[in-house]
Amino acid sequence: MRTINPRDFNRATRSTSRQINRLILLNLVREFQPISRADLARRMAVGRGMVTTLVKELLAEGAVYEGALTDVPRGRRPKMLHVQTRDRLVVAIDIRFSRTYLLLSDFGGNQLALESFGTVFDPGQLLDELAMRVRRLLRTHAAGAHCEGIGIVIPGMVDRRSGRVFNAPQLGWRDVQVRSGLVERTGLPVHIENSGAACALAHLWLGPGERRSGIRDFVYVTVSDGVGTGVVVNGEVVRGHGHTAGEFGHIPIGPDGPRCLCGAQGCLEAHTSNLATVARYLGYDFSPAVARELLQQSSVTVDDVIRRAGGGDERARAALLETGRYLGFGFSVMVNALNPAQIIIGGEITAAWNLIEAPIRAEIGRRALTRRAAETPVVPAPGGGLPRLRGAIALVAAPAFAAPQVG
Amino acid sequence: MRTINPRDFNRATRSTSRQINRLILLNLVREFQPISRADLARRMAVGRGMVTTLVKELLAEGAVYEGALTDVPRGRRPKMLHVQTRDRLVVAIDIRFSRTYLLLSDFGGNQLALESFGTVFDPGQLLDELAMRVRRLLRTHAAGAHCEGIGIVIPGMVDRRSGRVFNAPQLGWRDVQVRSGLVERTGLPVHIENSGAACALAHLWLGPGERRSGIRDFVYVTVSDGVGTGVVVNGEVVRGHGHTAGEFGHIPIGPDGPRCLCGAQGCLEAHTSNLATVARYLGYDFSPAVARELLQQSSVTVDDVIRRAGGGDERARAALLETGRYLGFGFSVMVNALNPAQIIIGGEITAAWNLIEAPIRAEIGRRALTRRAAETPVVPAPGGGLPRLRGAIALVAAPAFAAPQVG
DNA sequence: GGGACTTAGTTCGAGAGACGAACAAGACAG
DNA sequence: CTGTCTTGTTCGTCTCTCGAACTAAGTCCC
Repeated sequence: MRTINPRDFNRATRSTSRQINRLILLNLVREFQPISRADLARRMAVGRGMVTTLVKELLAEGAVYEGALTDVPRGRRPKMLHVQTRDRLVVAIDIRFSRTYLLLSDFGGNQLALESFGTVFDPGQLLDELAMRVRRLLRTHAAGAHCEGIGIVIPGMVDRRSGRVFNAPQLGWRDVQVRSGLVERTGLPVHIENSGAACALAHLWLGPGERRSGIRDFVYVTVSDGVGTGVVVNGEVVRGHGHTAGEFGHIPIGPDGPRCLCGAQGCLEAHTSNLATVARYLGYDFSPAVARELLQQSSVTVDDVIRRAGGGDERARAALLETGRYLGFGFSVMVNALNPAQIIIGGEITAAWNLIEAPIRAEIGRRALTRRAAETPVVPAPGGGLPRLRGAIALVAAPAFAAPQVG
Repeated sequence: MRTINPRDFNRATRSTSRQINRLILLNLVREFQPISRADLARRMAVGRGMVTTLVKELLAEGAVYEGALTDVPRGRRPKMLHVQTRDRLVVAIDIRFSRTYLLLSDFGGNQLALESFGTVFDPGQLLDELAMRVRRLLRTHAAGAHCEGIGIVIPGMVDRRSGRVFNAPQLGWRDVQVRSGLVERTGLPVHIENSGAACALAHLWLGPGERRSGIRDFVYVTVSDGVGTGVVVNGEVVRGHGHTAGEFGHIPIGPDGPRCLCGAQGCLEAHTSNLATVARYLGYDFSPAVARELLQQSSVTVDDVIRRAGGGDERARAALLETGRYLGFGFSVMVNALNPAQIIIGGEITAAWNLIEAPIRAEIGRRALTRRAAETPVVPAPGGGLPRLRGAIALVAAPAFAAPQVG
């Protein structure tokens, strides 16, 4: 049940009904492809005539294509429909502290080409480099196919509407216009988003239909050098009033505790990030100074800690168990606050899933209000890797399938 | 940007466009009443002809009515339109541990009659009593006006769709079908909701337009014997996957801390409820046993503590300041997790606003990630009182104005 | 006071699109 | 070849948007 904002609404025009039905039809094709016109008519509960005209439009636009005829027990053989993914390309860009990744992909998420380079921190220079690489990617790999846009994910606060980066501490950016800069350089539509939100977006929009359908509330947690989270509520990504929602990484775990890189004390991130785990293993108290030291001269990584724990190193095991306990503590806040259908956890730490699962579950169980909430599934991020880049793809692909906003 | 669920969608039919535009028009009248047809046409950017036909329909249904002519500097004088609220009644019911309240109100939230009785814990008996009182209220006060339905708010987990109460520990209810029971007894449409969510709903749907418009993300916190919260994200109330979302009262404030009535340790509620404040003032460590004792033989209430703090009692001041500090701590979690446009706080504690505001602000400021987030407004609940009953009214009134779901 | 001008509200015709019925195109059994 | 069944297209009808013409009711100016 949503309000109609009387100062900013979308009125229905002559073509609104058609737009709605066209999008529903497109989504049905996407979900049930290959599918015949007659089947679509049955699923939509409309006459086959309407399906004919709608499909004709979608065919003309290249949104769907006709496949082979299928064998049926009786009657005329139907011509099956599919959504067009191969000829519609997306350039996904993931800007991180150490490196920047570019992925050329089609609408279905199939990877065509992946490359990376050391991140340049000057925005203008970085955009120049990106534009050059985008052009090169399209020249060499996109044989005639159309590029629908560029999706960029950034570790920081982003205004999706205006295309500006408010604040990205890792990159040292403040109030940087990314979108218009890249639009000017490439002439392509550009979408930007925070990397945590983008991971959630990818989970919501890409991947198999069974996973997508039905789940309207979840939290996607990425544990790496920091702890990023993307929150989906009522089937929509939560961005918040000032574009800083979903920062569960910086909820306090207690009034005291280690000082976090963000300046506050006792943040979840300061207890559970890869750096925090490594610091714990090495016997240091976590602090911004320790974190910076670990980042620069990283003799030991989390991967090392996980390997050693597997090899029987008791101190490594203890450090990981402690990380699991704190993660569970943070997850219990999510469970009580949002009651998500599931919590998805990604990052290197999932390699130690057999170790951390138990303390996570125990902590949630201890603090959840109902039995059902206590059993909230916590699942390692489904495979395929590159969740951030998948999020960048979703940024471009999702609007083509999203429900129109009316009212 | 929301997904279309290919297994459960709303197709556009011939009448969909009209339904959408009718609702927009109704909302415009609600927001800007009194308003003329010509003004409506300008605001909707349609011809006056369409407004004429839509208004004719709404007049016939009794959703709006024509008022007086207005003076204008030039031209024909317009006939002003208003939404019909006086002839459309709602019975709002608030079931609480100690007493149950019934309010007869119109669609505009104007109170016509208020009564209460000691809560009966047997669901069947309570429904009988309620049905009797609803009938009596309508007989004596509703002179011919139509009752649009009954709204019930309950301190517990509720499934709004099925009308069931999953679990209401205060009432000792588990899996109680409230809606169908009351529908059978009264023949009226019945809506039920958790009381925290209902308070948020009232804030979202009732009250002056300036407050409503634009604010799509907020948290409504009620501090009484417990701490209840209603969360609104993207303009919709958050219910969660298992109907237990919005329980910020039971997020942990630290790994240790006082045991809460819910069974967990260190919940926000165990630090900041009225009972916790009183216990702190009296020098007790909070525990379920202490809470029950305070509930039964309450020699001192929060109101007393606030009065004494006002009178110069240093221990009372200290207890309230501490409560404020913990509240701020809890609010900082909301700010980082959801980045709401504002946090609304209700309950007796707001009488000590001059005391608790500073520690609340300080704690949020210390932990928020951005300056804007640090300045998230925390406002005492706007007057009018009876937020729960207003929520019950909103349960019935809101659907009449809600945007239709398409896609 | 009467015409010119303005604004509000209604009526009407054209065009877009949902919707249902009829029809053409395959496929198969007898 | 004929009857039956299913898919896909075409076409007329009905609903609804949308703009233009028209009526109603004011003010302003000469």
